[in-house]
Amino acid sequence: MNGQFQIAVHILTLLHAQPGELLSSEYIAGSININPVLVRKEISNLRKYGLIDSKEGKAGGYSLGMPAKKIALSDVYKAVKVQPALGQAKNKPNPACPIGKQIGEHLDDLADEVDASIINKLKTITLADFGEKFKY
Amino acid sequence: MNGQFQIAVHILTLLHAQPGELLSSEYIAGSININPVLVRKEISNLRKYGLIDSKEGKAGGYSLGMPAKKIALSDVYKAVKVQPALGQAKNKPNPACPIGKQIGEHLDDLADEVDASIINKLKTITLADFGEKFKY
DNA sequence: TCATCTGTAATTTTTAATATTACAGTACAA
DNA sequence: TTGTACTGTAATATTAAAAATTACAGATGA
Repeated sequence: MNGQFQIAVHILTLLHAQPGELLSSEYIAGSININPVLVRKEISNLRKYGLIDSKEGKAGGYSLGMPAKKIALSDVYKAVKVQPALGQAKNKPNPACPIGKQIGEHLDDLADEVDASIINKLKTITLADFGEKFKY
Repeated sequence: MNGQFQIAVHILTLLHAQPGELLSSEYIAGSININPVLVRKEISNLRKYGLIDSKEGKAGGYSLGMPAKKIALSDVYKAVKVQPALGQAKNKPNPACPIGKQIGEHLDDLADEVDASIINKLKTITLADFGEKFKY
């Protein structure tokens, strides 16, 4: 699997911790310890959902797109999500087998139910809540 | 991510659908459409949890290790789980950054909470329930 | 008009997942 | 007691996905 969700939360947490400032992709990448291009790519996605604002040019950078209290972690999950949490097998079950023929559909339903319960859980936690866990 | 959970459920569903019979890894692999060695490997894991019985030798094969009503999908999830559902980033956040230093712990806590809610959800569904969705 | 940033495409490298090969060990049955 | 058909498992190769890197155009402020 991949660490997109963690990276997204890390970015948002940094922006939340330094309100008013514009942080650069290089600074953010330094804290996460990944490549700056990956940061810009992930932000480019989060921006579509209004979670982050960006400013181009010299002295440009990133800031939160809305108050941290308004950002539920479920919003981040939905913005980032490419695959169901249960994973996704890449095989194509044998359609000549009565089980194989039907199981794809049932597994998908199950994956949807599980994702819904994750979203319900994450709905109860805002970025502000998450940020409060940090001590300085 | 990977398809271990789906594969495990597929195997168990097949065994459940043909009670009394011993199914071979090759037959199972044919339905899932993956390599038989992968089936044997996955079963070798599920067997540790008592979910599957195996018999070696000629006319050997696999069967359920306990009644389908006793197998909750959360048991399968726990048996298969190697990574938290939210994924796992491979970066090591910068310990020189106050956020980077603490975020690993907080993200892990979050991942644990999410996994707990998945397990709660899957606890309510048995293999027997899942098997009932199929029509013949 | 230079320096410093974002935005994004293209490519390479690394890592994880899956498939394959190989073979020892077990059990049944002729 | 020997051949056949399985499981169990290790070792290796292949494929696919994730992440890093390179490169550069466009924006903006000094």
